[in-house]
Amino acid sequence: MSVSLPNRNLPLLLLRAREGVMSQFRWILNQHGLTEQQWRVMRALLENDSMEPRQICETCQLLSPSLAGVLSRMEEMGLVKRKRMAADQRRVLVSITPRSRALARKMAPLIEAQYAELERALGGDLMAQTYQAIDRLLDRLAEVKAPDGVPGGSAGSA
Amino acid sequence: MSVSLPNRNLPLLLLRAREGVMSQFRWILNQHGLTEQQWRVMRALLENDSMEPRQICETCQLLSPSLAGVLSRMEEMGLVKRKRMAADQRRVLVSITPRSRALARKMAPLIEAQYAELERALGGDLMAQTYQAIDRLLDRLAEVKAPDGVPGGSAGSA
DNA sequence: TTTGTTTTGCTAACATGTGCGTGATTAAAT
DNA sequence: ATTTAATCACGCACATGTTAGCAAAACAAA
Repeated sequence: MSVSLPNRNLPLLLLRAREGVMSQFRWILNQHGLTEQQWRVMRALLENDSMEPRQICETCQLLSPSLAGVLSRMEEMGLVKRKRMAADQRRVLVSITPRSRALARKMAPLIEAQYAELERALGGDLMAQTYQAIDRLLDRLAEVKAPDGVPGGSAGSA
Repeated sequence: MSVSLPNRNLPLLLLRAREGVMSQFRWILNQHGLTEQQWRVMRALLENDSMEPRQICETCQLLSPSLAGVLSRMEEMGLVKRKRMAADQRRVLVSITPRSRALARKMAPLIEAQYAELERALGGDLMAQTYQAIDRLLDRLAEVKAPDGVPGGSAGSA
């Protein structure tokens, strides 16, 4: 009557890996009053000054309904601004605020120090091997979902 | 005024990897009326017939308050049973039901087939490399959190 | 222009994640 | 024996994940 499931639970293993790594950083975010998702959005907006919600969803691995709440709260905190685009009234442009930049400048050294600590604990080899494995994995999965030469690239619709 | 964050966002990369893999399996779970968390608990209980909540939390990467709700709903569905332990009235023993086993038997072939499909898409090399990187990562992180000679073991349980 | 379709961001409903705290129970200290 | 601390599962409040669905805006075809 036993059920045969010989394969290891890969999603669970990846979840554990992420949680293990994330737990090294979470205290920094909490200390500055940010959630993981808010930090993800902030970090994305630090690269591209302003983005559309759809872009943020793909980049930050958030679903549209989740992002709506995240952005509302971040707007209340003065971390982002939202304004409708003139050309297309449906679309919205989310932009980062000076307040976000100031907060990020305070956090950046802590984040970088924690990455250094992580690399010290794991070793450079394992660090590189991990990044490489993930990159290849994501590449392959993107190819599977977009078999042809679709210019969409690696758009992983969550 | 730009903020310097040269390191790549490792937790986010791991999250994308997990989502990419999980999306290959989610439809199977949903088709059988299960959530990801319920399936994780079920799969854990398929290995160990009965477990305590704390064990399940660690194994399935769930927080205690989340598990409380998950178990309540699973108990209503007749997928698990909960009973207080006689020796220690604080503790609870969660056990799997025949109904769960029957459901798992129906799902197992689909899950296994999907793993085969995944390996076909990624290739055996990348599959092995990924498992190895995750295993080493988890080992290292476990050592960091338990500096002593705690027999933490090496493998991620199924 | 009108009709029908697609796109976009959003809300609603429910399940889970997260931090904080509580009641019940047990173990340890005095 | 009484007090004190530690443990356990769970409740609460809020934020997010997930699915389904919606209204407005833009677009396409008739």
